[in-house]
Amino acid sequence: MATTESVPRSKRRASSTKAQGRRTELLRIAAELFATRGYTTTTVRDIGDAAGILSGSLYHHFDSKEAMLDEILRDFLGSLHEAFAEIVAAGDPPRQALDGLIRHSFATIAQRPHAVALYQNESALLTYLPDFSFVARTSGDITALWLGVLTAGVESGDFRSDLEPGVAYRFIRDSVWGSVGWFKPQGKLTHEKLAGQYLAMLYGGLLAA
Amino acid sequence: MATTESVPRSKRRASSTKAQGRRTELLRIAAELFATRGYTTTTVRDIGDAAGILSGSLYHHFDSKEAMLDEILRDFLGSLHEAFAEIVAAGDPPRQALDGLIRHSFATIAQRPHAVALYQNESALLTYLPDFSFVARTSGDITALWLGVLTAGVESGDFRSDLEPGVAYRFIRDSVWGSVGWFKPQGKLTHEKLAGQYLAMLYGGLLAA
Amino acid sequence: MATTESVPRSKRRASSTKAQGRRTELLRIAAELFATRGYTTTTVRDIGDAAGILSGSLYHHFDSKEAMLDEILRDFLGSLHEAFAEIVAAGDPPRQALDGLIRHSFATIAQRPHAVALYQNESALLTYLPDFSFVARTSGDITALWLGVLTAGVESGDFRSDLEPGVAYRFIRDSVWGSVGWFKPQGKLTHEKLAGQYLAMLYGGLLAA
Amino acid sequence: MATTESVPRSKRRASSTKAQGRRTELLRIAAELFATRGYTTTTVRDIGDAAGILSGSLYHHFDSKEAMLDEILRDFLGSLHEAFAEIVAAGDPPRQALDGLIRHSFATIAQRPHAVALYQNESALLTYLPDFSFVARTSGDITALWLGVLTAGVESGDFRSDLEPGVAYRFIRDSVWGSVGWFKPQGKLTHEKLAGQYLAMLYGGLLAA
DNA sequence: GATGAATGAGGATTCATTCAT
DNA sequence: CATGAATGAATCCTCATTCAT
Repeated sequence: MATTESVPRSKRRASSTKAQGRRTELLRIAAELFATRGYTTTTVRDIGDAAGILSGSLYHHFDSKEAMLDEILRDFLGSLHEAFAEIVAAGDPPRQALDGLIRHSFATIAQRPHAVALYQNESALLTYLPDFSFVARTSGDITALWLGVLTAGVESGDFRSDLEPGVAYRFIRDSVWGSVGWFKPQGKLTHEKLAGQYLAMLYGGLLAA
Repeated sequence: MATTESVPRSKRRASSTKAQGRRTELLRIAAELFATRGYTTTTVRDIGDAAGILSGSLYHHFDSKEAMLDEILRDFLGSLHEAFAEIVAAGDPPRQALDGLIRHSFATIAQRPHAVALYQNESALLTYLPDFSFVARTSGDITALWLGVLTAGVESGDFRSDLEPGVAYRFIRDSVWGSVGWFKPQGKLTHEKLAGQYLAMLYGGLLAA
Repeated sequence: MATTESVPRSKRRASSTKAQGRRTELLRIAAELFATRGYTTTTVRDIGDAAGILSGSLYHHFDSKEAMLDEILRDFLGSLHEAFAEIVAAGDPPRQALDGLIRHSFATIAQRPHAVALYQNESALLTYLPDFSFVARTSGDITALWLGVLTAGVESGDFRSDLEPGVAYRFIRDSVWGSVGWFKPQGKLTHEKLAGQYLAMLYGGLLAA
Repeated sequence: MATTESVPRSKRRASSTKAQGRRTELLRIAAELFATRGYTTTTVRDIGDAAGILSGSLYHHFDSKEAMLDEILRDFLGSLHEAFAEIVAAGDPPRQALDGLIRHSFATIAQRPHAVALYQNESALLTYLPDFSFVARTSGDITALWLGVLTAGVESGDFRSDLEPGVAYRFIRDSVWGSVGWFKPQGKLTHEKLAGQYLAMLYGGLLAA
């Protein structure tokens, strides 16, 4: 079940902060394009154009277009899993833990919207690419963390006992992460406020008391 | 706001029911492939292979690959909008109307999963294709129907007054339609039961009473 | 030691003499270019230009440039091995059998110079391509046939007893097949006459009696 | 007919023996790669990798990849021609002279196998590169030397009178130089012994007395 | 002398689409 | 209706080469 296997960083140069900055910048550009236009639809030329270099020059930094996607997703899922694991490891009571997971999800949506959207939109593609099995694996690890909290909450009596944790997890997950498709952090609705509204709906339901 | 403008159905022969059946069959195959592998990733040859004909022969039935996507989405969104409009037009009280909208959504997911998944996955692409502006338009029409019900429910005192209808709508929509990504109707969990569970969570929330 | 394993003829249509003719013609053109300019140096566009079609259209007939090389070599080596095997199977005395092998070699050089040259020139490349292991295999089979004749000739007393068959085989092979680099069948020196001269030198040596 | 025209050695610094040693080492590496993988297939990056530097750094030593090939071949063919000319200039009787030419050929194969293989394998390419006309020229000079010996030997009665010198030359050349493709000097078969075996076959023929 | 980022030309391949048969 | 050969544009990628540091 281990998720953090080591990356075959064939091209990654050891140090040079400048070079690392360039790589990061290129990945940022690629992630934005992948998220908005779709991975397949985005051409390496699009990425090169957006970065101000020729498409062929991208291959000085990355082995392939797919390698860029790999690195983006691996980084994103890795840090997401890590953060969730820390929240769960804190050992807070279930409801507080779920609070933390959800609030962190909204913070992630606000801070890394492109990676989130990319991860959501390209699931069909990712299933077909054998090199991306780590995505399904880390997703499974994350699911396990959430399920643990939900199950504990049902057992502790915090959450309704008629709740099927698997269905509840998907219910929460889809509603929360789905907001990446429409939530724009620039408005007066901050991600903290949005998290608050969602928690209210999730915990209390839609009906008037 | 009208959505049902007429399609330039250059190729659609009014005649021969057999031909119509062939078209429908081809669209069914295409929709499945589009939904499973993604529209861009699916080649016209994939469709031909799955249908047992050569890719070029598809052009006897459709003008282009895009025309197939157009027809699939137009048909799907059209009937979805129509069904929602009928439910709302019945004039039931807000909660009962919302019940109907949600139950019909789950029924649609069960009956036409490929079209639903296609519609959800290709939103990034659809935004970039000018010929698919009808998608955004019909989506808007549907949103308006749901918002009407939600607003009426808040005003009638059925739904919590601290609910921002726009946020609530997206919350419901994303959680409900997101289930297309994991719900498999063949199991013992029927779509009616699933709808029941979701309605319970949506209305009553996750917390124990 | 079997050499005639079946080809994965994924693209090869069953029949249609016309289509087969087109394929053969394209392979003939490709073989000539590969032999004269080298496989790597020859571009698929060169082949397309020589055939009067666009380079992309070649992929209607063949999976890849490499698949063309594969088919050319497989066909060439297959029929060469077959012919050699028949000659040996006739059961003639060693010297007569060697005569037959050498004469057939010169006939092959005259009739299929491009395939012969290709086979000789691209040995370095072929060693590095794992898909072309059949080349080494069939070459080994052919070597075994020749060695059998040479060994039998030494044992029968026809050939010099101080002959190391392995060295003698390579001596004959390199001298005979090397002629593909300079022999032009159009002159008055026919391949039959050339074979005669080579047999005289091989059997009798260069020195005056 | 002169072959030893001076090279435009734009980059060759007269100075520093160390630098010369580095150049020689790089050319040795390049020759090995060119011979093993083929000139076109070998990338400038391959050479850099094998030398432990970046590909771009090679351009401090050589003007281009082609310049490396040029220098390797020019050096090889120049010294080969020179050695052959000395042997012929000694004025020994024809058979002794031919002995010397052949023995020196095997010594060259043993000592500089990569240059020999390179020269043999890339003949197709070399014909197409105008900058490499010196190769054909020096080859012609060498051919002339050998033909002189063979003709003299026929006239002196040492060699068979029914021998066509042009055909005999190619026969000897192809058999002798062809051995570079399989002869490995590390075994117990030294190049001197191999030369002995070949001379026996060439002079006496394959048949038992 | 070497690095590393970039160029620019070209190469194999894919794929939606057309059309004569 | 379907075939199969072909188009033409676009795509990912490679590689010799340059140059500022």
